[in-house]
Parts: sequence; C-alpha cells; structure tokens
Amino acid sequence: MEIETLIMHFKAYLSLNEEEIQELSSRVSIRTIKRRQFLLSEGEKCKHYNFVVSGCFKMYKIDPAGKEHNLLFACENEWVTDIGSFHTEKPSELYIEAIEPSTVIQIKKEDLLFFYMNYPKFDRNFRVIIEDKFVELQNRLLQTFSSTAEERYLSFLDQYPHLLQRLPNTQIASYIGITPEFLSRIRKELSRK
Amino acid sequence: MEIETLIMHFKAYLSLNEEEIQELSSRVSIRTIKRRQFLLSEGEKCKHYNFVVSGCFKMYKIDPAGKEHNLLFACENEWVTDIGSFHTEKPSELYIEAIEPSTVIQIKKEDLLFFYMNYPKFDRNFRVIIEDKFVELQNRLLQTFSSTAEERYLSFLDQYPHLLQRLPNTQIASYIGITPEFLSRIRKELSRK
DNA sequence: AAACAGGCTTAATGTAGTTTAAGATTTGAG
DNA sequence: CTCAAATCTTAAACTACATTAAGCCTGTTT
Repeated sequence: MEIETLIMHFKAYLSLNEEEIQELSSRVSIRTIKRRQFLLSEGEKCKHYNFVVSGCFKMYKIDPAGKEHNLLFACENEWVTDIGSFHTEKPSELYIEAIEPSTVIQIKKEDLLFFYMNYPKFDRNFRVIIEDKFVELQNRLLQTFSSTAEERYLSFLDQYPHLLQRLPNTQIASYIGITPEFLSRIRKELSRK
Repeated sequence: MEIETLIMHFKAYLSLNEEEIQELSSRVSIRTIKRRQFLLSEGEKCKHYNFVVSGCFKMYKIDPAGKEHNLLFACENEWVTDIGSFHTEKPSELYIEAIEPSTVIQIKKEDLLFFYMNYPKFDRNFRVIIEDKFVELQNRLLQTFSSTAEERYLSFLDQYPHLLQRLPNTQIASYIGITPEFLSRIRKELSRK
C-alpha cells in the first residue's frame, strides 16, 4: 500500500502509534499522475503537501522572458509543495510537473492543521524536515555565488547521481542555472580529461 | 530589559504564560558585541541560536579564492545562526560578524531542546519562523537565476530600504552576488535616469 | 597640517556564459 | 517500422559581469 511508504518516512523521524497511523490513513489521499501532468500551475493556490511515493517531479518558475528555472526535483520519499502559497493562500508563481508517471500522497491544509493541533509531534517533524531543506537551499545559494558552472555541475552529479539517468540535460542545466548549450560544452570538456 | 524584546517577538506568533516567560528569562544569556567582533567563525561549532536585540550582523562564507559572500543580514528582532552546524554539531563554514555595536540574546542547544521537550509550542513557533525564511530564500535563489544585477539591486532596495543607510556598498554587492565595482556602475546608470 | 586608511568611482581589458542557428541523434506515438 | 517531436551537440558572435589598477573623498591618526 502507498500509505506504508509515508508511514515509514515519518518513522525515520518519530514514533507513531496505532491511532496516529489510523488518522493518517484516513486523512490523506492518493493520486496517480501522468508524465507532464501538473500538480500545481502558476496562478493557482497550492492546496496540498505532496509526498512522492513513486516517480519524479520538478518544481520551477517561468520568468518574464519565458525561461524555466528549476528550484528542485522531488523523487521517492520527498515532499514537493509551494510552501509560500500553501500558507499565505495566495496564487503561486510556481509549477509542479511530473517528469515521470508518478504516485503522490496529498495532505490538505485542514488535515495538516488537524495533525498540528492534535499531535504536536508533527510540528516537530516538519520543523526538522524543513530545517534540513533550509540548510540544503542555503548551501545551494552559496554555491551559485562562489562556484563556476562546471563546479556546480560536478557537485550536482555528486549529490544526485541517480538523477543523471532520469533527467534530460536541459532539466539539469535549468537546475544549475545555465543554458543547455553551455552544459553541453562543459560535458565535452570533462570527457576530454 | 533586553529579554522583553524576545518575549514580544515570540508573542507575535504564540501566547506565553508566566511560567514560560520565567523559563525563558532563566535560560537565555545576553551578550554585548563590538563592531567587527565575531559570533561565529569558520571551523567553530555553532553553539547558539542568536536573537538580535539591537545592532546588525552579517553571516557570510569566504570561498576558496578568499572572497566574501553574504548570506544574510540580521538586524533588530531577527535570528542569526548557522542551523546546519548547530544541528549536526560539525564545524561551520560560515562567519557571523557584527557590522555595528550590537546586543544579542543567546540560547544554547540544551536549553532549546528543553523548550522543545517541555513546551511543544516552541516547535511550532520555530517551524513557522523557518518556513517563512525558507520561502524568502527560495525567492532569492529564483531571482539570482532569472534577474539581472540591476533588478536584484532594485529589489534589495525595495525589500530592505533601511539597510541602504546602514551598510557600505561593498556589503550590498556581496549580498546580491556582484562586485562592488559593478554595483557602482549600476548606481551610476540608475542615477542618470 | 600632514599623512594615512577605508570606502567609492572610473575606465581599460579579460572571461564565463548566452544567443542564435544549424545539423545530428534519440525518443515516442501511432 | 516510421515519422515527428524532443533532445543533444557544435560553433560563431555577443553580453553581462569580473579583474585590475589608478585616482578621489572623507574622516582619523599623529
């Protein structure tokens, strides 16, 4: 069952009793998403926390010039959500799109609040998760300022080796903040060495 | 009293009773910091959550080429901490340095854990605070990818107008990810308009 | 008053990355 | 299997920003 994946994910951080597992099971919903289908589009409110059971998503922005900028990829056992829009309930500027056929578990805001109210451990759980993500993001920003495109590509490979096979180079280029053409040049130079 | 500032800050998010205020007062310490003095240096473990009562700090990294990259400025009523180092207890790669004579309130890890254990509302409080910071950081990363240096400078002025007076241009340049020389050119062009 | 230092500007030159455009290769739908 | 669409590569011209180095203020030290 899909919900098992989510329970295992939570158990890595905290212990859950039968009652909590029951509540979890009854308050989430499972959705199957086709490749290229959207979980969120610009202008919509982000209404769910999405937990990826299988498959892979990208979350990105399209800038005024029409270019895509990948904020993150989310595969198995990861969360994808526009937290800003989710909390403020304002329209999102982001897209969340399936790169592969995928399955997600969705939690609506009212249900998340239910967990926060009744089981404070969920506050702690999501605090810890987001603290980790915050540190990751901070490092990425620092790297963007202080490294060359080649260094960023190498460290992407280092951090997400499994994604290299699953993603086209255009997506990776968008993630590290360069054009696909320049990434192509970098790859050529690296293979010469 | 300095502690009042912290209590007011918390009260913007949650209600505190007498007992909690007592605990807070007895478990934090107040430090006066001179200009150019460090709260944290590369290689040290980050042992405190720091809340700025007065003054202003920068948190930055020095890259292998010896250049400073400002991650953030923290003035009155803001937190400055290397969360990564604080939680992993590994040496930090960051510096936290006073830009002005300052006063901070420090919470040690064991005391923060005490609050998390005994008053779950602190979990929620810091979850909400870091969620906001996360969204801010995400927007900054997106902007770094999709805007020119001039746009980033204008939006810095827009977001932090009060910092313009308090900071030298070199610091602002380092924050938006360009050299001071290029910032100078941007300012010149803007003033021509 | 002279000397010095820190921060700001200007301008010449250098470079990492973009743009555009064309051709080659792979993928996927029917 | 086939054809169209998506992706990848190459290369030339171009641009945004970095580097270096010199000169200028303003405030501070002696």
